Amino acid sequence: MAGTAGEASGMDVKTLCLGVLTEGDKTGYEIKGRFEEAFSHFFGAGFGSIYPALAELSRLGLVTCRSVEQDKRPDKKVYRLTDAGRRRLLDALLATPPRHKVRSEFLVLMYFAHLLPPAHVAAIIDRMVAQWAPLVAELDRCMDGTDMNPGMRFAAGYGRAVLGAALTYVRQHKAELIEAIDERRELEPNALAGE
Amino acid sequence: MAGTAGEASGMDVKTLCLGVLTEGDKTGYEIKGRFEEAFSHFFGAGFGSIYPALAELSRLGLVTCRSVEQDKRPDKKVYRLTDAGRRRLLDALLATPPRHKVRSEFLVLMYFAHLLPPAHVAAIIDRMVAQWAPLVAELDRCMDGTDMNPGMRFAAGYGRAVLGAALTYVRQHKAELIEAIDERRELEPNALAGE
DNA sequence: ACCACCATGTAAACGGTTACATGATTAC
DNA sequence: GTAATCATGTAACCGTTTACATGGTGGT
Repeated sequence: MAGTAGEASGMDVKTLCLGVLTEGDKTGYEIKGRFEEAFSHFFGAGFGSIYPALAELSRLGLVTCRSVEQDKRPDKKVYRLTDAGRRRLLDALLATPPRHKVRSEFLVLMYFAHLLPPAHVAAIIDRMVAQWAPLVAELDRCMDGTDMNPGMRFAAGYGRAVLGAALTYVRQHKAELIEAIDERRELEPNALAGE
Repeated sequence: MAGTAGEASGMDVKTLCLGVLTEGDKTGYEIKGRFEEAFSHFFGAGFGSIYPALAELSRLGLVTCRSVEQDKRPDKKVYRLTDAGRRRLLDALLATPPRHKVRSEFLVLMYFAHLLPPAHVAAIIDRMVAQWAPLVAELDRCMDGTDMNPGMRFAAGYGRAVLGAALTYVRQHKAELIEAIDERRELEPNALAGE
């Protein structure tokens, strides 16, 4: 979005909301669910950004909002894409430069591994492996589904390929790294790095 | 950093600055250079965050700052890690949970590929390939160096492995994606997606 | 002429995360 | 009893990004 028209700019939560609404009408809560299922490995957003985004889209006439009464629950607000919203989504998509950023505290930690106790480094790596392994399995399951459009498939396949490579790399180089920092420790004992 | 002591929290530019200063005294400008060389593929920071971070670290006594006069240039400010800074770095590193986040406008675009003109999608993929290919080459060169500590090597190797997988995947599945969205177009013509 | 490099900083804008606030239902 | 699911929203906080401000050197 950014500004009034769709200039070149970063993808924001508003555009993503318009995007998931092309799949059908949804509540804010359901949109969050889709974000988790479909985007979580390459784009994150919480309620704190989704609800305000939806309110703004409604204000701009890019979505309509219909309240649905429920017994024993607060009212649902079901959002639907308008024609203007569909046009805006397209403009935004066409104007979005394809960035791809990684922000990895994990790799920073690995970069400074020689400053840390080897056992700590080993624990961190194990933790990442434990986190990634089930994700790979999930992406594999996800790609067996027949209800996916080509883009979803491509994005999921990408995630699968990259995560797989990451897992393989980390598993194959863990021992090497730990040994190397162990040796360093003997050569340059660092009083501050004790535990 | 976050707060006074090193609680569990996100890695920030301040910690990274302390980290690169373990490699030797540096100016803000040189730190930016190191960020580009060593971290750019998993952590970004510009002058707008580095200079204020350095000022804050100085205020906290975690680095010292020595001004060096230069002729025909503004004075340099050379920063050096203090013992307190070294300790704080270690605390921060030990307290940092190993997160790994990807934010990819590229994959969002691919996810919604069926809404876009196939030629546009193809162009985006080509652009990513053109961006990644030289980076792989650079990482390969970087890993031939002998002046790297084990952690740098591990991080660079990781980047190389993952980028390689990404490139391979994207190259192998580009045609498949383009064909699939071309077919979709025939089946469900979308007046709004024309170009 | 123009761009890249060296060199440092400030200030506003922007957007996302986190915590707060509320509350019933269902399953373990 | 405790946690997860359903359901919506606000407000403060935090950190990054971007634009602004300045200015000489050296190469094409």
